[in-house]
Amino acid sequence: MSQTTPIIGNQPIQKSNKDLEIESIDFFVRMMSMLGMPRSVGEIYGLLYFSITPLPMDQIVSRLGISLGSASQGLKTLRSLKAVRTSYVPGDRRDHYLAETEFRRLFANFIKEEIMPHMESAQERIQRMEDSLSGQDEQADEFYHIRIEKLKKLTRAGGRLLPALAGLLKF
Amino acid sequence: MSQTTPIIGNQPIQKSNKDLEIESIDFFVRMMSMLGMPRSVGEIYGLLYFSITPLPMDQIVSRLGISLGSASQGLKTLRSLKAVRTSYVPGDRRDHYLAETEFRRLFANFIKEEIMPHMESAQERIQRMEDSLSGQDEQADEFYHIRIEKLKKLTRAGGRLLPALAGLLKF
DNA sequence: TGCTTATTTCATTTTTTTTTGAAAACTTTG
DNA sequence: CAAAGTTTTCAAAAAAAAATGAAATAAGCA
Repeated sequence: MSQTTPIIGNQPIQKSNKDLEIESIDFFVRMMSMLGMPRSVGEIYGLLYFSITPLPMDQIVSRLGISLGSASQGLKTLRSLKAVRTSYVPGDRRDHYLAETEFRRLFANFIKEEIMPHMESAQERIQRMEDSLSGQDEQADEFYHIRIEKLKKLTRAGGRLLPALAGLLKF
Repeated sequence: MSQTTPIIGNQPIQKSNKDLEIESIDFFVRMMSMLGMPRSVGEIYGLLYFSITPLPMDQIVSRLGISLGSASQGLKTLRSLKAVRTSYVPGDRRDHYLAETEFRRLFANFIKEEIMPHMESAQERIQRMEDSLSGQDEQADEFYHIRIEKLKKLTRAGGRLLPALAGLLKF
């Protein structure tokens, strides 16, 4: 009757400092939401970040109290960001997930996958702006031209600086 | 009967390269939404960015086809980001708005106002994580400790790098 | 191959965010 | 100081984003 150590599923004893876990989830939910990621993605990463053992999806579901669909979708997102990876656990056919904790790499990847594509389409849009200058009013075109140049400099600077940024992160 | 040049409201002829304007609005709607700003904020800034003359709110409303409420709210946001400012127009009691186009300053401000506060509360949360270490299991605490250190390095790096970032933008 | 378990997909529901519009609150000026 | 014009606020509506859960699919095992 006395169950002093929590046993979840059929896993061995799961050492989980509950307070730490809650703080972690809170931390990453906020951080991820700054990056435009949904709550569930932050929750999952926050849980895995302080998990000593890799967790299968159904444990993520039951511990966080989210739906299977959310978990599957969230893990897919995290996989695509290379923020989690699966690890093989002998004798268990479920995938087990592990947080990738090298933030430098994570940021580099995030910038490459999520930001740079936007930069590229921004360049194209600026090009279209230039094409649309009427050439009928010199004064106005001068003004527009200066504004367009500013945008070019902005995107150029962004395109160079952002990829360099991850490298600067010495941690 | 023939009105060859568009007259909007009671303003003098408004030179507006429509295509340019549309591209601009498109551009800034996307850029702003990357930064988590609502559509209307991007629209307003995009309109003002290529406007030769400062625009009063009711023109912003009619040109963009958004509501007064949205415009007022959006301009408030842009003002707080220092992305627009008002300019005095003699003989007109409406406020006229002008886009602030020095992106370096805009980013510096954005980082200071929108990002840094999160960094600070992150530090506090990390402190709470340390406090919550049980001290009952050395092995586990060692693991947790390493993870916590990584978070500290992350927030420290962010706290230093982000403010420096705006300075790096040489444009 | 067939059975069982695990995972993904996706239409529907729920929640959150944004916009609207009309009333309230200011502000200028005649 | 009242009347007209301007801006803000905020409850309600609309739109967008995220979560759910059940059906479909896939994958491991006997």
